[in-house]
Amino acid sequence: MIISKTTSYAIRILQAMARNEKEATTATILFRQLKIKERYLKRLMTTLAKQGFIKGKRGRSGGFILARPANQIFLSGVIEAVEGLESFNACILGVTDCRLSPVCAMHDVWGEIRKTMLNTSSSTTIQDLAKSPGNIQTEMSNK
Amino acid sequence: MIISKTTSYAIRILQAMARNEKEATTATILFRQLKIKERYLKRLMTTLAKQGFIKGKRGRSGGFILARPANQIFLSGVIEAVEGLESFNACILGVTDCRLSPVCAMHDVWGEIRKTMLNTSSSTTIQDLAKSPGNIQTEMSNK
DNA sequence: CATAAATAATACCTTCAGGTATTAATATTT
DNA sequence: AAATATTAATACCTGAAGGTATTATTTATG
Ligand code: FES
Ligand code: FES
Repeated sequence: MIISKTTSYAIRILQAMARNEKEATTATILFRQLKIKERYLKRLMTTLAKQGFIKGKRGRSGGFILARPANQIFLSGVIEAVEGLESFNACILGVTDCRLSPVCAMHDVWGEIRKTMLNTSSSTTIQDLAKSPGNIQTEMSNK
Repeated sequence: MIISKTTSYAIRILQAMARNEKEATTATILFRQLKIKERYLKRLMTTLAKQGFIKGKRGRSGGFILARPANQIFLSGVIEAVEGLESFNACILGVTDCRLSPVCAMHDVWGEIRKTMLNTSSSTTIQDLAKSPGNIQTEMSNK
């Protein structure tokens, strides 16, 4: 995958929460919707809370709610918080920052791809995803 | 990284070999040129031999030579042999084959990116890379 | 207050890509 | 034939991402 499995989970979680913004939800409810391993999902929720994307409230009738409006959460922000943006700067042949040393035949086309990914992820918000139809419940592989 | 470190190594090895096609080379010489951990490089050479990209000859004055002309080795082939092409079919949100279920706001732009990567890698040969200037000797990170 | 239902924190386990070590097989040179 | 230089095969080690288990903390409600 281009982004890590965990980042993908994070985005899917936020997307689901954005679908009924304002309404708090629980990890268990999200688990039922998203089919992400429950324990791992819970741990990831904590991470997202620490990173300031959501707010957790403990205790009976507790749950999670978006900390910011969904249209202010950009994909690039989520990716950066969970795994960093390094992938987007790496050359397809492994040059750490190929802008400084364009040494492969993929460089031009690759530069375009990279630019597109960066532009898209920093202009697409969680709300955009939430508005798009369909629910992602598929099991995923790591490839 | 988009492709795995190992795949990237493989492409770099083949590129180096293509620069003096017809001339056999040894793992040690390639190690000096590419700065890939020697033992790992040797093991990878064996893999590439098994996959039919290069031919190894044992014994004193042995070495490796390309099994096919460099202009007949496509990047897509190398990627497929070393790590598979799954990444190119995966949705950015982890849907295994998003052509069947386009469920995210990235779908359109992501489809374009994927198409470009696939087209480019299956029309670019090792010879194309070999002709491009510069040598890749950078240490790489995995991100 | 006691209980239940939720998040929070922490430590541990598992898997796999990447990397290392060792030994075997093969071919050339002397 | 012995020594040497190479690839081939195999098994093992390591670190990080993904996943699991356990316990602590907080809050609402009977
Ligand atoms: S040097 Fe390879 S993509 Fe830039
Ligand atoms: S469904 Fe996400 S890119 Fe196709």
